[in-house]
Amino acid sequence: MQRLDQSFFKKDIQTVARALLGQYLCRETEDGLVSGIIVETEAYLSSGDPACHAHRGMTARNAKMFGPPGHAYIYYIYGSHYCFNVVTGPTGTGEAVLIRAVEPVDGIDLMRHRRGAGCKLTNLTSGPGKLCQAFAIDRSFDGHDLQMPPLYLAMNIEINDKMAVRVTPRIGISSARDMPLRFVLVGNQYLSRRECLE
DNA sequence: GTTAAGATCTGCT
DNA sequence: GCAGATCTTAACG
Repeated sequence: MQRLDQSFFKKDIQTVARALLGQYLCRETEDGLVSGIIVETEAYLSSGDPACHAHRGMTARNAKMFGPPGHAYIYYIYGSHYCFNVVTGPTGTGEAVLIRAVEPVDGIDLMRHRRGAGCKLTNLTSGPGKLCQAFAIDRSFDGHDLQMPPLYLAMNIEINDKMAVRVTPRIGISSARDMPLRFVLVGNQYLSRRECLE
């Protein structure tokens, strides 16, 4: 499988957030391979975006957001969940794309094992905290190069150019609620929430 | 040293 | 649909 290289992530963040839809996220462990198709992303801008962790400058937590593009930025939230971001823009920019949901492809039994046995297919990876649990992603991957196993992004050669994408406001934030920076595959059943209809 | 808020999820009503 | 869990981070004194 062809992995996404660094040039993919150097582009404008909204272009990257849009282009990540339909691509593969892969995770290799001793127990086997887990993979999924990205169906929902959100962009967090380096400037003019008070909801972005980098808005008030670099800190110990968000330092990886200022690192090289194509690397991971992972943080812990609400006492129980990890969130997985892909750093974009040239080194030092301070912006990232949050991966909010994927559609399970490989290793579904393994996902169920991690998320809880009777877990419904549509509930395995339909949210940022859920997909991190299903993919066994934690802070040890903060700053990880996403071209390298055991966690990497790969090109979907069967991707459809006519794939229907919708842009909506972001979810779960209290500032900059009206900025349309969330990208979803229209009608996909693995989104974290049903897309907003007008 | 202390405190308040958070890019969420689950379970209960 | 809504409240509670739970703990790290950052800001403030």
